[in-house]
Amino acid sequence: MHSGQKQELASLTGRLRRESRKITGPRAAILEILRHHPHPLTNKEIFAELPKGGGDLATIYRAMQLLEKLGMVKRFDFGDGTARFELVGEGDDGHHHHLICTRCAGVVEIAECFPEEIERRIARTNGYAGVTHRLEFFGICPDCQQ
Amino acid sequence: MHSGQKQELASLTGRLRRESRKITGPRAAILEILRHHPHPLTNKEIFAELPKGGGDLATIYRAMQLLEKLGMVKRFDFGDGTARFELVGEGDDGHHHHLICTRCAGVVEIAECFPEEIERRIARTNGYAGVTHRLEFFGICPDCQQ
DNA sequence: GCATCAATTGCAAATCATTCGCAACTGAAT
DNA sequence: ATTCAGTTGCGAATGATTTGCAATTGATGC
Ligand SMILES: [Mn+2]
Ligand SMILES: [Mn+2]
Ligand SMILES: [Zn+2]
Ligand SMILES: [Zn+2]
Repeated sequence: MHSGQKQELASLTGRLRRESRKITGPRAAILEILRHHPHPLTNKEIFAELPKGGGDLATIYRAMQLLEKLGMVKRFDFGDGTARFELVGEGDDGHHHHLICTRCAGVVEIAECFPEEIERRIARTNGYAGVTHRLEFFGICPDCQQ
Repeated sequence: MHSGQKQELASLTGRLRRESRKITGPRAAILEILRHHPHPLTNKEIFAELPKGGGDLATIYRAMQLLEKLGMVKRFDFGDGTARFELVGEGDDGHHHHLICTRCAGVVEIAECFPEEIERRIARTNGYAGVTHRLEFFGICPDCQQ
């Protein structure tokens, strides 16, 4: 999550229960992993963190699809052809951005967002409704600058 | 291109020649197609516009890779897992953004950019060098709003 | 606890975009 | 016309993601 404090596992499983979804071993393990990671994770990374025999990669793909549909995780696209997911706080929509090192792939959470008034102007000028944006920053992190 | 006026084919082929690259049938056809399209095209779309027998899909992939390396096209990512390419004017770096309709996939070229001073602050705050951004807007176009 | 059943999983096969190997081909320069 | 590095076509790999399906398992109610 972006906001800082980790979510209670109970709050997470509660959200699943409310949708008459089962709290299965793989799902609990996935949520536990996400809860402990501050930056977006790929499905493969989640898979690697899973205890051996803790689940199949396809199960993770299906779990992330479900969690995204329920608004419990947010999908991010760093432009490398691999989806990444981050836990979203209850009530939050998870919208935020990242600064990614193009050398080491290090990630920094960014609080800034695209200015609302400019986005509103873009929407109005073109007659578009429900406008949002996808935005990520790229650069070289301090360590990689030598 | 974003700036408006179409590029001369001669200017494009000249850039290839300077790099001791051949002006082949497929490449000329691809450049011609890109020259006549104001918005980013997928390789498959370019392929479809090619005269029958005018080239192989793999050739287009290779051509776009080359053109991108030479800075003649800019790659865009609309988040649907398919790369899109747009011709870049000489001397231009092609950096700009789009507003995409999530219903009909219609595209509008956007002149606005993420405010420089905020980006500089983000870079400085985190000690990152050479920071840029990838930004696209999404919404529902006038037609798709019913 | 135990039966019941829809939801879920594991595994393999299928999809899709993109890349690659390689022999045949062709611009461009001589 | 000759020559050869750069290109192409085609099919086979790759890598991420999805899907079919039979076997498994939470959650609910006895
Ligand atoms: Mn984040
Ligand atoms: Mn454009
Ligand atoms: Zn934002
Ligand atoms: Zn910009």
